[in-house]
Amino acid sequence: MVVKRKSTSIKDIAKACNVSVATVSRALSKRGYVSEEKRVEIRNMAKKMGYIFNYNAQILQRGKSNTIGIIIADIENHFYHLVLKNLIIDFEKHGYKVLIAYSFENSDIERENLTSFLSSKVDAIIFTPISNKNEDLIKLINKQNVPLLQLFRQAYPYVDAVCVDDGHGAYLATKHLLEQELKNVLLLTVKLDFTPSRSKGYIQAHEELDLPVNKELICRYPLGVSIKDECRHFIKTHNVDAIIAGTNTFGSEVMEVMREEKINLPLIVFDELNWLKMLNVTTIAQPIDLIHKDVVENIMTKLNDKSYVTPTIGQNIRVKPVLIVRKSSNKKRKNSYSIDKTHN
Amino acid sequence: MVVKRKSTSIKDIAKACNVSVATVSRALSKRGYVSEEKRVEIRNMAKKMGYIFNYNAQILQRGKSNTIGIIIADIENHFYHLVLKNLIIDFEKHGYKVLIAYSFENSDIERENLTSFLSSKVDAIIFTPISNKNEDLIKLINKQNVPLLQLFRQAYPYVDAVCVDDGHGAYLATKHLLEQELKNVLLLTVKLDFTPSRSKGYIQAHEELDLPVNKELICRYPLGVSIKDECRHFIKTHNVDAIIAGTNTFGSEVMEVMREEKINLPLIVFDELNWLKMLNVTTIAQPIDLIHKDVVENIMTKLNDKSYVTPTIGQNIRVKPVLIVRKSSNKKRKNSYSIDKTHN
DNA sequence: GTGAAAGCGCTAACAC
DNA sequence: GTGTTAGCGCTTTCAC
Repeated sequence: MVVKRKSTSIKDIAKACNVSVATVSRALSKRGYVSEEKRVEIRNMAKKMGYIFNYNAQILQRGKSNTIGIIIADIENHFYHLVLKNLIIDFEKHGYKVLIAYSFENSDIERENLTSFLSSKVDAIIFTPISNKNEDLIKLINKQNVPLLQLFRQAYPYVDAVCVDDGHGAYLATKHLLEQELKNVLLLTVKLDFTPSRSKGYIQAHEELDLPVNKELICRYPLGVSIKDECRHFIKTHNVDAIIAGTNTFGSEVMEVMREEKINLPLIVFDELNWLKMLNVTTIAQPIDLIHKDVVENIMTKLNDKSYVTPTIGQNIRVKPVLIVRKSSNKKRKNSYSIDKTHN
Repeated sequence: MVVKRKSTSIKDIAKACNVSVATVSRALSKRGYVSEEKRVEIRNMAKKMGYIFNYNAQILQRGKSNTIGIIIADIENHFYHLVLKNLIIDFEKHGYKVLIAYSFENSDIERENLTSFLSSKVDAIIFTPISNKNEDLIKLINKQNVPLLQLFRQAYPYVDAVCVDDGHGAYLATKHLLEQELKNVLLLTVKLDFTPSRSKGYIQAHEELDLPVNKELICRYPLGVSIKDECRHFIKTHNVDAIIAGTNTFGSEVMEVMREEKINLPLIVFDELNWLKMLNVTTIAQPIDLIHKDVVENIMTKLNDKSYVTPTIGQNIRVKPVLIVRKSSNKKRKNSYSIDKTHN
């Protein structure tokens, strides 16, 4: 198992400098008084001996790690990493490290991640819940008063959440299509009991325009599996005028289906991503540069509250998305997701 | 700072069950013998008391963490996360956790990440080097016999590396364009002293076809900054027939430039990503489902070698990319990166 | 200013 | 099978 040379500790440095471990500790950290002379001597010796600070010992002693644990639900979702980037940068500024885990949209893995975070003594946890199956753990986290925040989804109503208002996004998208006289708008949304909001906005738009809602056109699919075949079948058997894809993954699959079947329906996709922009697709843009601010503020407030105790009801902070209209949602155009003809 | 209830330890459980801490430790881990009866009693008590295992104590005691540290150079590069996903899954199978850090293509942050990994007592480190500025740390890591591997780039020649053979990719791309009688092929490549390979393949293809190389057409740009304006200017002032974008970021920027300037040049982009496929762009595909195998094998071999000592020369494992020909590299077609005309 | 010493929670000899 | 005990490397009172 790899011959690992025992690494040098403050004890070794203490011996080499003829001082106590306490002095070395003080010299190396910023805490406590050490004469400038010794501080320099000790620091040089540490460098010379190839000293590596041992976090585990510090965390064990202090009982906290100065770390925020973040669970990303889908490693393939670029959008999550865009937000993650901002979170890392911001928490860094506040003196916190970020520990990242991936749940792969799987509750069991989420459970392991949460347990692992607790075992690592993280100071706070941010996660995108897959289900509400880990309630026992969530309650344990709350009991320990570890600040907890749900991101993008609120599976546990008594835990704070920062969510994009997808209902509003669906409303904007549906309205935009209905106003073009497109009657049969297919909504592809995610099968998550605790986020029915997309369909709400869909319905709201219909109601506002006094149009009947055909509930058959609201399709819920699970995350993490291909919907191409089901989608293909649905379009063929139903009289669909336009499509709203509730996630960019769905969007990408719909586009593939359309290309393969040589059909062209107006399309709006959730999430403003680079490739969608490039394809001239109308999107519902999540405000990437706002989300992290709410998250960081929520967590830092809890962390700085000397007497923080987990509240019994969670607040839901909603960030409003924006509809970015491009050509893909235009009724009159015929779209093709390829590049073999010029448009000049 | 958040009132955190002191969490229960094995000591508390020992007291509650009237046994010693050693017995609790044995009951909770798989190591050592405990009577079935006590094992069950202790486990139930642990659950009842909301016991959370403390990693830091274990790592401190054992001196190793069963963790592989991985540094991702660019959080926005989707390709890295595709590989990361495979790595996480594979290492998990081997019983190792993965600790992730991002260097944001910055050597100083890389240095912090490496130090942090060492402080966390990771068992091995995989990273995509930004520069060779952290040589002192790399040497320290080697001295500690912590298995180390460079991924995608080899900045330190004496450290093992798994790289995609970009030279070969550039060769394939250049050849493909030259064979279509496109003479002035612009190569946009990265400004990294330790990876001159793309230009080598570019030159090789010219030589094989007995064509002169115009070195002006090999442009090196730094990572992490927009090249749009420079690229725009270059195309306007030079007589460019076709473009090879050395990274997908460059590719995306080139496409934007072409769209904005309404010009259409044959294009080949490095990295096989979903949106490039959707845009019908010819790509140099990195073999995503092969890379991680070499990485995991390299690391696991070192980890399992009971008497592993860092070698003094590094081997460079090269994974060959493949050219996936689509419409964007076709001389005759006029391309447009939008969707406002059908192609049926 | 500096040192001695206790202890964070766990593991792993070593006894019995 | 089970208990005792000595640390792992660090921080932090509390003396001096």
